[in-house]
Amino acid sequence: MGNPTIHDVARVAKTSKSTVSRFLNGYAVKKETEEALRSAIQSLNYHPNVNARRLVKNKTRVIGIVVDDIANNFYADIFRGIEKVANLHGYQCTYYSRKSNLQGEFGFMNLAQERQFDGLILISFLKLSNELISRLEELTIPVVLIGDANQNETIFSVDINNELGIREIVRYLHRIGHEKIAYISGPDEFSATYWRKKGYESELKDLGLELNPDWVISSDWSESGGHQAMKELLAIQGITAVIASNDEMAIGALLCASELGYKVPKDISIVGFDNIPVSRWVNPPLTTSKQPLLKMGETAAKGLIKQLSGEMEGLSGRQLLDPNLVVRQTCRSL
Amino acid sequence: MGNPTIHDVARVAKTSKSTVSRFLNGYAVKKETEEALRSAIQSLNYHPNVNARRLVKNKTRVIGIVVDDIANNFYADIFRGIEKVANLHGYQCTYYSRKSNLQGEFGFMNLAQERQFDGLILISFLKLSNELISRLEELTIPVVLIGDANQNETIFSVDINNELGIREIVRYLHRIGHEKIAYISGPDEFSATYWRKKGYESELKDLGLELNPDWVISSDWSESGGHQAMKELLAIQGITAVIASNDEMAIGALLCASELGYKVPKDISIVGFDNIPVSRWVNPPLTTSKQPLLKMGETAAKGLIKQLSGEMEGLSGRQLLDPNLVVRQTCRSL
DNA sequence: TTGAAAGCGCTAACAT
DNA sequence: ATGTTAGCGCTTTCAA
Repeated sequence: MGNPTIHDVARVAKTSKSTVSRFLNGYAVKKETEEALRSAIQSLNYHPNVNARRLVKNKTRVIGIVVDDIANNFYADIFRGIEKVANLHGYQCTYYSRKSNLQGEFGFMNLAQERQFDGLILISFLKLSNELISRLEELTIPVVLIGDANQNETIFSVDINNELGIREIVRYLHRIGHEKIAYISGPDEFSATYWRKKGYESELKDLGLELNPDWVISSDWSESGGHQAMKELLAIQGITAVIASNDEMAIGALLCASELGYKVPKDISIVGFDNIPVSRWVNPPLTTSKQPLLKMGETAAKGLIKQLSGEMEGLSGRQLLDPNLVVRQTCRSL
Repeated sequence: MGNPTIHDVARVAKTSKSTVSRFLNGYAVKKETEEALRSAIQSLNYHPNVNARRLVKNKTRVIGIVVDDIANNFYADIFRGIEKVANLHGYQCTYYSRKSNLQGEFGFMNLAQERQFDGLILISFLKLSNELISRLEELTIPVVLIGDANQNETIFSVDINNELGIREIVRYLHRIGHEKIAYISGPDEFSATYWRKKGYESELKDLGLELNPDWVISSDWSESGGHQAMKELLAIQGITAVIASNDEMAIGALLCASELGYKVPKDISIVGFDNIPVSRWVNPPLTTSKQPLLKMGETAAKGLIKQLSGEMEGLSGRQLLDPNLVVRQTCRSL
């Protein structure tokens, strides 16, 4: 009964707890003791108790990753980026889903205060509330944000340069001859919605193109929302291109256009945003903007680990990563 | 410096550590002490140190969830199901990705042996090796499997009834008049590949339909794989329906048929498997089979928690959950 | 209802 | 290079 401890190992190897501990932590021991230790560990099937170690070191070597909803596939590549960097530095990652947790939206703060991990990466594309931000600042462990930062500049944060991404799309459409460009926007509770729309409006203005309020429709990121929005847009005369602020809505728009007998891109051009896998499978393949998700994860993890290593105590500010236009077949030159 | 401890709380509330501990754990204390305790905790901003607690209780109240690749969206609803049940019973979930971990395929075993969690749910649709299974059996904490179980019956495991799912599809196609039914299979390293194909062959046989080896193509679960397979299938005369063993391949097949000038379902019927979100967006919407992923997660978590509570020490065996046919528009009655 | 004391498994001075 | 000792913050007898 009971798992073997460092004490058992010491007894079997005829040495002391401290020596076992040192050996386990990579300090040099005499060759003979090393051998005795190895065989003792093996024969006892000893594994260190991580909770005891964490208690005395007051460190966990764990990075907590908090997301709105673990079931949201969008994070996939961000996770990959974080894990890669974290593992490289000997950190473990553990994931918490805010939505599915009974403790509610702020439940994860307890985990941090209970010292379940050494540092925290909060991923949220929903606008962060002032309350959340200020509670985050009160935390004694380092925090890094991916997504919205609610204008905060003291916490290090990483996001897509949404404005630039949409601007690039508008410029592209303009370059191939489009002048009447409509826009399907996302829900207000996402910060990206604001910046993407700003990109659309600013670039239109910079290019001297018409900005018609009727050409902008608010929707909900969903395929069916995009479908509905497109129906309204197609009822308006003169529009030659539609930018949807994410791929799902763009696909809905594409489907809607086809159903209504429009040929894409002959009759109307469509551009999405995100470059989700499906965007390549629709017919015709969707022109969109690719987000550097892996790099977002890496950048965030690097920033956190720097703070964890005490290298840059005051690492802060906001870092925006540039998306890239992916030209496929839903736009035509006029 | 240093976080407040139970000792600080005791000092401020003018009582002893034991009383603080009891209060924290829900035991009754005198009304006055309770008030003193509350205000002490508040003013000190005290939070229990979870690592100390775990050390002494030798319990973590954490369920470890190990997946092949956290970036795989397919798990989403399984996660939801697990979290729901786990949270209900006061358990936290933490996720480990085998693929992205430097410690390799078996790295997660250490986490269990280091007592990072009380129980383990391993999700893998890849065939489990004998070595893995036997190492799992040696573990001293309860384990539950989702997906493959490599014929093991002593560990409790949950999976989709793949054979039944495909049988249902074959029966449906037969009922609406199809007799020459082709099949696009998945990669051999997945256990589902075996059972789904078995379902196809068995049902064909039971129905007295032709089973032509040329009508069965092995592919790789991907959209492009399905595309390629469909091309080969369309070169064969007489086939009126194609079952793809997952939705991505079915979508590839659908796209291929369209590109080659075939109308679906007029010229050929197609059925997928999984009911991924995209299956509703393709044109025409894909007929497929829906998997009870949420329930899989719930069932696995319930099984684990039973073992954790010592209710059914020897909970074991394999539980298969039935998929459901979702009829949409890619099949026609002959 | 409460306090004193022992101990969970480990690390880290300190001494040798 | 190794052993002794004193904790890390908490829970849990045992006595009072």
